[in-house]
Amino acid sequence: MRIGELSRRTGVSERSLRYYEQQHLLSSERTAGGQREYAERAVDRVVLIQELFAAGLHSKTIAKLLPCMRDSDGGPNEMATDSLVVELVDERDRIGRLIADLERSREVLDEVIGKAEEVRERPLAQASAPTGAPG
Amino acid sequence: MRIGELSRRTGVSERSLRYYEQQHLLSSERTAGGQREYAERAVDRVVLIQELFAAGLHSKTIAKLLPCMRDSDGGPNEMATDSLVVELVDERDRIGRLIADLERSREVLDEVIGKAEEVRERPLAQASAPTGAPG
DNA sequence: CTTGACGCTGACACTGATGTCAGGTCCTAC
DNA sequence: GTAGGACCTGACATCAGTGTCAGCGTCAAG
Repeated sequence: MRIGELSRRTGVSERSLRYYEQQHLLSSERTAGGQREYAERAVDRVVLIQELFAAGLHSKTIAKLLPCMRDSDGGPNEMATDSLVVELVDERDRIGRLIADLERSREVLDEVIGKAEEVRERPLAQASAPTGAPG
Repeated sequence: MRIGELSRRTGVSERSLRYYEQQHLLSSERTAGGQREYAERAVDRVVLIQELFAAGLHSKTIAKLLPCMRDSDGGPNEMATDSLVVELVDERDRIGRLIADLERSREVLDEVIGKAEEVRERPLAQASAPTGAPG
């Protein structure tokens, strides 16, 4: 498929897909005229790349990580070097802390949302006048 | 306390603390000479701000959110407006999806890390020659 | 009063993925 | 062969929090 279709199927802009290629995260064949031609598996790969970006990994880290995954691009499935493993362990730990942060933040949001929706249910009364705890 | 101590106790740079004040996320008294003087509760607030930043909220959203929290700064505990609630619900959902992403990314990292550490345990053999599945 | 650590403002730089535009090429349908 | 949509490269802009520096003021200890 060409870049437009890959963009449509993944929801990732063409701009970003070209950027991924420039960063060696994604590869493509070229037609005689120089246009990119992607294999089917590019769809899964782009989704994976997006997830890793969302997790806060940088393109350089992703570029080192991808060849070490099974099924990465049909390529020879490299083994992670010692220093890469150290880096990935750091990232994993960071992600773990980040998840904990996110869960706390979600609770904060839930509290504020819940308190507001509670008021929607009884729109008459003590909303803005905290004259003692309700109930 | 003054800004240096707050920075030390929260691990947040003085630069960032001043920025938070500029964005109305954090308030301080001033000494006669113009230096910032923080109350004890500023520590908790800074930690909370950091968590919300880590969750991807922007300072403007945080600025609207904070006054709606209990114990926000001892202030009058405002109620979230409708449009704010809509925004916060969006954020909460985004955070939920982000957590799912992060968990998948963590699994990816675990797979690569695990595969490499497996090899560390038996450093002699088939590491780079995938001549059939082990075991 | 002096000294040295600490704080102040304002300005500029950076990061890194992405948006956007210009000017040109390719490809398919007619 | 031509119209028009899809694609190409390269360049510059953006966002938002943070780093960093300059030049100056504050404050507590001696």
